[in-house]
Amino acid sequence: MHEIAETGLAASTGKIAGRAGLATGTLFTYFANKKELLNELYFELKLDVYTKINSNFPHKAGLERRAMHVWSGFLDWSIEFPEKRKVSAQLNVSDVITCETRVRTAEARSSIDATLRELGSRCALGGVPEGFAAAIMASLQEATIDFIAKQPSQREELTRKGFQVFWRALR
Amino acid sequence: MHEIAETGLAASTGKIAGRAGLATGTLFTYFANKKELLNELYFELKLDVYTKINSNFPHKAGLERRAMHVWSGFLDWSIEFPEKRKVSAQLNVSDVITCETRVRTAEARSSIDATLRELGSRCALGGVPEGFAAAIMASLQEATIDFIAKQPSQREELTRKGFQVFWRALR
Amino acid sequence: MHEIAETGLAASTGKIAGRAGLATGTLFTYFANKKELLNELYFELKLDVYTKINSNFPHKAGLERRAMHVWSGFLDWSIEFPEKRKVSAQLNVSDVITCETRVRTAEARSSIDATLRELGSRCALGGVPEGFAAAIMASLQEATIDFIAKQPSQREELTRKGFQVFWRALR
Amino acid sequence: MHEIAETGLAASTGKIAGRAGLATGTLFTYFANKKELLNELYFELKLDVYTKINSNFPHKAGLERRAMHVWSGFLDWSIEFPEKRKVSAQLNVSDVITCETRVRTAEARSSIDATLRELGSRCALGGVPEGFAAAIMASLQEATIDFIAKQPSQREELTRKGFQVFWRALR
DNA sequence: GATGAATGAGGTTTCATTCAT
DNA sequence: TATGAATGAAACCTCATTCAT
Repeated sequence: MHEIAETGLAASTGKIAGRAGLATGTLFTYFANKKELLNELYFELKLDVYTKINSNFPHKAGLERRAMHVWSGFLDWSIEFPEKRKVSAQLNVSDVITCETRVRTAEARSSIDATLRELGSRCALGGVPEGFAAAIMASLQEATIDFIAKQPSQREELTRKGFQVFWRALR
Repeated sequence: MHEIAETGLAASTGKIAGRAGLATGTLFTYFANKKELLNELYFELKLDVYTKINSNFPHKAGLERRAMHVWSGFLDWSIEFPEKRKVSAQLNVSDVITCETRVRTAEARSSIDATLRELGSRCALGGVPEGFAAAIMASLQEATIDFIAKQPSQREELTRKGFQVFWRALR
Repeated sequence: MHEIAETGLAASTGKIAGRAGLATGTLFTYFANKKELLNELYFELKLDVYTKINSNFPHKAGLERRAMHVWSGFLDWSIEFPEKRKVSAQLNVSDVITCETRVRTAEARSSIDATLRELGSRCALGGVPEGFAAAIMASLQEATIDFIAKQPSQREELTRKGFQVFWRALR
Repeated sequence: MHEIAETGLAASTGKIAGRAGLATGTLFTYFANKKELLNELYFELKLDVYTKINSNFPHKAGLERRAMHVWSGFLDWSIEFPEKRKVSAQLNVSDVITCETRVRTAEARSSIDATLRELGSRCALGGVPEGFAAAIMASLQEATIDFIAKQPSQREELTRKGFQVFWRALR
C-alpha cells in the first residue's frame, strides 16, 4: 500500500516486494500475479472501512443518525488513513478490480447498505433507482474529503456541512 | 482519444500515432513527449464542454436557470460523447495532468465559474469554502452520469432528479 | 515421468515433486539437481526396455529370429507405454544426458548388442562401422512407431513390414 | 541459428539479438515473439535444403537415380552445414513448430515428395501407408549422418552404403 | 528425512523516444 | 516535416535450489 500510494498503480512488483521486506520472487508465493495482489489489497482496504463502520453501528437509532454514522465513519477513516483512502480510490477507478472482488466487498457492507437502501426508498424525490442514494453519498464524500484535505482545520465544519448537503438533498 | 478510450492511458504512443494516420516518430514533432500529448488532449476535451456550455449561456436568467444550464450542459455532452467523457475522467484522476493544465482549463470556465461561485456564496448552508459548490456539482454529475449510462431510457428523469438533489442541497 | 510426458523437459522441479507426492525440497534429498534426476530417469527407462527384451531372449535361435525379437520387443514396449517412449525420446535428443549415462545404458544392452553386432559383421553390404546396424534399427523403429501411433489398427502389419525393411536392407 | 546451434532452443532472445548485431528490443520489430522467430528459422532452413535439392533435380532420370539425388542432396547439405542440420533437427522435434509452418514447408518439397511417393507406391513390400517411404528415408539419413559426423573420412562410403540399405529395403 | 517459504538471477516482451534518411 | 527501425531500460513472472524448522 505504501508503495502504491507513492508511485501509483504502476508501482513495480519488485519495489512492492522490497517495501514488504521480501525478494521479488517471494511476492509470487503469496499472490499468483500482480492483478491478484491488487484485488486482494482493495478487498482488505474496503474491509477495513466497512469493519470500522459496522463495529459500533447504531442499529436502533433513527435514519438520520444512522446515515450520519455512515457518513462520518467513512470520512474519519479517510482522514485518519489518507494512504488507505488514496489507494482504495485509485484501485476503484482502475480496471484491475474484478467483478468477483466487487461482489466480495459488497457482501461486507451489510448495515451500511441497509441504511442507504432505506434512504433511497424513503427519498423525498420519489422513486430513484437502486443504489442512487449510495452513489450520491459516495460522490459527496469524495468532494468533501478533497476539501478537508486542503483545509484540515475546518474538518468538523466541512464534515457537518457535507452531511447537511446530503441530507437536505434526499429528505 | 479513440485509442485511449479503448486501451486506457497505457495506450502506446505508437498505436496513438497509427490511429491518427501518423508514423511513430511524427507524433513527436507535434508533442515533446507523451505527457504533453495527454495534457493537451485533456485541455482540448475540457475546452470542448466549456465552449459548448458557454456558447448559449443564459446570462440574464435567474440563478436556478443558469445552474440548470450548467448541470444539463455537462450531462448532455457526456451522453452525446461518451468517449470524450471517459477519457477526460481517466485523465482527471491520473497523475499526468500538470498544475499548469489545471490552471489553463480553469481559465476557460468563465460564466460557469461565475454561476457556481454565486451559488456558493448564496448557499443555504451559510459560508462554504470557495469551490465547494462546484465540487459538489461535479461529484453529483459523475454519479448521475454513471446511472444514466446503466439506464439510458431514464435519461431525462435522472437528469432532472440529479439536479433536484443538487438544488435542494444548496438552496 | 508423467509430468515430463505432459509438460516436456521444461517441467519444473516443483511440479515433478508434487506429482510424486513430495514437497519441493524433498526432491533434492534424492537427487543432487535436476540434471541428475533426468539422467536417472533416462537410465531407468532404458533399463526398463532392455530388461524386458533380455528377459525372454531366444539366445539359441537363429540370427533373424533374434533380430526380430529385438525389433518387436522395442516396438511392443513403445506401444504399451507411450509415455515411457515419449520421455525417453525427448531425453535422448536433449543435451542433458551425460556421457556417463550413455555408457551405463549401453552396459545394460548385453544380448541386444551382441545380436546387432553380429548382424553388422555379417551384413550383406560388406564392412560397416561398429554400431551402424544398431543405429539403423533404432531409426527405423522410430519411423515405424510414429506410423503405428497414427494408425493403431495396422500395428501388426506395420511391425512386420518395418522389420522386413530392416532385414532386407542388411541381409 | 549460430546461437541456437551452440546453446539450444533455450537460447535467450537477448543473446540471439546480440549475435545478429541487434539490440534486445529490435528483434521484436522483425518477429512478434520468440515462437514466430523459431518457426521462421525452421522454414528458412527447410527451404534451404529443398531449394538445393530441387535446383538440379534429374526429373527425367529413373527412379533410383532420382531417389539417390534426394538421398545425397540432404546428406551433402547436412555435412556442408552442420549447424543448419542440427538446428533444423532440434526445431523439428520441439513443440514450437506450428501446423501452419509444417504445411508451408511441405509445399516447398515438390519433386522430392513426388519421388518418394512413387517409391512408396512401387514398393517391394506391397502397400505401405502414405509417407512411409519418406519417413524411412529420413530416419536412415539421420542415422547415416550421425555416423559420418563421427567418421568424416568415410563420408563417401557411408553415403553409398546408407543408400544401399534404403534401396534394397524398399525395392 | 521431510518440508515449503524464500531467494534472485534470468527469461520474454513492451514502449517512449531518438535520429539518419 | 515525415518516417519507422533501432534502442535498452524496465516490466512481470518463473524456477532451480537452499535451509531453518
